[in-house]
Amino acid sequence: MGSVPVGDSGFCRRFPNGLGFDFGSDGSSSSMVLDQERRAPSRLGGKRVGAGILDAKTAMAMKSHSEAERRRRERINGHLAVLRSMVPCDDKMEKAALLAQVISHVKKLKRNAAEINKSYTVPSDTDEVRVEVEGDMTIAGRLMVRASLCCDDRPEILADLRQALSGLHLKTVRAEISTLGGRMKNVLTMTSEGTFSNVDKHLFVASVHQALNSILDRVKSREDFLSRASFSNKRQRISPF
Amino acid sequence: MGSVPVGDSGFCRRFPNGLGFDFGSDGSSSSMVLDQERRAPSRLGGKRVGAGILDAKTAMAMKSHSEAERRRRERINGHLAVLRSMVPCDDKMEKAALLAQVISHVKKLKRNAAEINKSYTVPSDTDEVRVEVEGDMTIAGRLMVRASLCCDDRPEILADLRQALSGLHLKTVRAEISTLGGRMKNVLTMTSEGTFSNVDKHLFVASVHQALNSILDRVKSREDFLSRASFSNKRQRISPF
DNA sequence: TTCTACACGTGAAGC
DNA sequence: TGCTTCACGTGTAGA
Repeated sequence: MGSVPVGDSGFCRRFPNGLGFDFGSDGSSSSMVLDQERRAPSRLGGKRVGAGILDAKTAMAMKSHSEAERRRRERINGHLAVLRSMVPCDDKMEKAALLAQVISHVKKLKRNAAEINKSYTVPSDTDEVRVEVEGDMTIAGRLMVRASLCCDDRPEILADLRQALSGLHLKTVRAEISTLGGRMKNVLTMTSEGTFSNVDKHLFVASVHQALNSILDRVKSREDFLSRASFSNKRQRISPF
Repeated sequence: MGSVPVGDSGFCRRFPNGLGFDFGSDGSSSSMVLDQERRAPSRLGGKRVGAGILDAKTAMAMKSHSEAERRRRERINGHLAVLRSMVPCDDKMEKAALLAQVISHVKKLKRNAAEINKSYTVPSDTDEVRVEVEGDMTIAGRLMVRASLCCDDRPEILADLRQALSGLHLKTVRAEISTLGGRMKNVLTMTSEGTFSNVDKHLFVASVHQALNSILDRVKSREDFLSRASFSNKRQRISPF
């Protein structure tokens, strides 16, 4: 991959004196270039002069042009080299494949970030129960479920959750509890102990949903009770911490 | 940005008949090309034939060559277009700047992922207490602290934590609890209620560290006690869920 | 005008 | 051998 500059291409085709750009000393050295130009006239504007002498100024312009282009290439390839070191890929991977790899890597990172953020949410002001199956497929015959409950912060909710979920044969792999300003959000990641068919899956999700909703209802009614009895401020913060 | 192909460059310099590649019908149409070739002989090997007729096979090879190169460019630019739509950038941003933007974007995503993973860790098999100040600076005069405790899973640890931290005037903004295979990991994000100088900060971190370590010690000694008394398996899972 | 960024066709090199 | 990749210098359009 890659080739070192070895002469013949580009300038050396057009300026075959092999010396680069020492125009101005001897105009005759570019007579062949002139002949070539006569056959296929350049449209670069004023590149030719009447007697067949290539304009020195134009030559310098072309030199700086090609050098600018070289710098541009180095800039782009430099960035590509950095990307090559940042994504998991072979050192000899070609440019297009490298870019494809970068694309898939960025997509993966974004997917992970979105996945994490789903459970990282700070409790909101609206009560909410959400239950979803983790991934589209059951992994190793087991069901992975993420359930979240957002409601007013009550210390007894942990026990309520435990009780509500106890009949569902779930193993809690991960629990996340956020409290803020008298609100709380619980996010539970759980696996089933048995295997599920697709039909069972939906029934199961529904039953988890119902279990969490019953807790939410209890929190609401208790809140109403407390509110009616004027026992405490609705927004009082009661956190386990 | 960009220019449409308009003739004069490349093939049309070498094959200025303006008709593309209908060689074979009339060899004389490429006599000028031959002259050009004589001045700067190609090294592509076998491109010339004795009488000055450009080999038709070579012409086809060059045609397929330039077309392959065009396809390659389209592939690369296609990937660049995808990246342009994935990172926050102007539509008219040049290639090098786009790649620079991609680099910084990937770095940002990786940094976020690493930051999240610090607290997302699944409980490990080694006991650990970690306390660190969130960010280098105190925000709005307050101290944000992240403390984590990884140890054997005991249901009473939540109460222990609450008690241990009660004297430190901390408000728990976020609590995360993971249990797996009889181990548990607590990650607490807390803010101080007062303001801190740099010196106080370190003292404060040390006291949080000490508080968590005392809990860890208690878990360990209780474990030893249970172990000595043969009450239960050391790895028995006792989870609040 | 000059300066840039782009697409192009090309020679070389690797397989 | 033919096919692919890369770097190169160049023509052209826009600022």
